[in-house]
Amino acid sequence: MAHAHEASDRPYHHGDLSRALVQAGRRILENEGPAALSLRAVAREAGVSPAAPYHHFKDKCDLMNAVSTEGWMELGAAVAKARSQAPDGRAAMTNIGVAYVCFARDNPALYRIMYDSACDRETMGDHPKEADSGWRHVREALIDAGADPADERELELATIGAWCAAHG
Amino acid sequence: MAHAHEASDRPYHHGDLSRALVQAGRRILENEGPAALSLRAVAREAGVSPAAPYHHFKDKCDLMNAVSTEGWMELGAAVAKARSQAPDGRAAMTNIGVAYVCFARDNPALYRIMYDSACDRETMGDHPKEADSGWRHVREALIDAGADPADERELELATIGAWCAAHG
DNA sequence: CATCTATCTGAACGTTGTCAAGATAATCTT
DNA sequence: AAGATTATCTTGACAACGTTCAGATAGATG
Repeated sequence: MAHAHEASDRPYHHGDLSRALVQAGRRILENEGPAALSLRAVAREAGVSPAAPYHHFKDKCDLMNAVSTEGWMELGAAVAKARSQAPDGRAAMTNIGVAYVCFARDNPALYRIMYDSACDRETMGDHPKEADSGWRHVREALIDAGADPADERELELATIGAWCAAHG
Repeated sequence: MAHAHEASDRPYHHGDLSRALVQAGRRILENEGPAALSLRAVAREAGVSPAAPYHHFKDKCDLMNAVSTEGWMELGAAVAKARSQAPDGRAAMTNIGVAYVCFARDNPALYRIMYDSACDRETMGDHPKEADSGWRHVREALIDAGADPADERELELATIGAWCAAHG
């Protein structure tokens, strides 16, 4: 039977939770800030029991990483779009920097989570080889945008400029 | 009575707690990592009840800020020392960068706390005007080291270099 | 001395992350 | 088709956390 999982229906089996949980996480992040982002709050917001997420994520950290990853995807998309809207390489680079800082400005809570999970992933040795680290992800996007390895200086300048603007 | 610790005067009831708490915090930070740094753990390590810290610090956040501040002091001292050991301005700047990255490498847990409390202080509006933000603190040290405002590029390059090296 | 005030303890409340057992639904097997 | 299997969700519990509050204790002050 084509199970109609409307919002009004609350069947025992939620359509696909992992997605809903990440969305709930982002909703909480936007409305109540990073401090309110707890496993239980996410489950509450998604309308499931506090133990439900454990069938889709190993840890609280795992959930946060999922939220974080979505953030990096969107940042990557924004960066790619910014790059595509500039003619030459130089202009693309500054455009990318602007896109980066705009993203961090518009989604401060998300950005904080992104940064935190990247930090935790390297401070602890738990997920050793995931290795996207987000930062490098965007960095590669920058390089892909037309920055030579020789352009490292400008590249880092753009990145740090964005970071400084976002963090004070 | 049990813990006759270091040769220190005990001007008050059970000694000088606020100091002991910060030291305990750093001990935990070094031995068990940032995740283990809880208010209760600090109190436990200092040999007092879980409620004792509240007579010296308003919050958990307040305690963390104290630990963090000590970290910034030491970073500042390391930076100052590195500066004093270099002859001209250019050499001082690179020296400072090295000192910075060394500090972050040698005390990763402390550095994490330092960064976190700086972040929280600006993300939330709670302590709005403390405004040292740590980052700028060191930045001013860099500027004080001999960097003109015109040298901003090099300055930021050094800082971001240190940051990148510390964070991946 | 009595008193006051700062400091510490003990117990409690609400919340969090996490796990073990049982209920329920979708899927696979025959 | 029905029965067995697997994936999903709930209930209930546990320890640990941050925080508060009513008392205990000791140094300072009159």
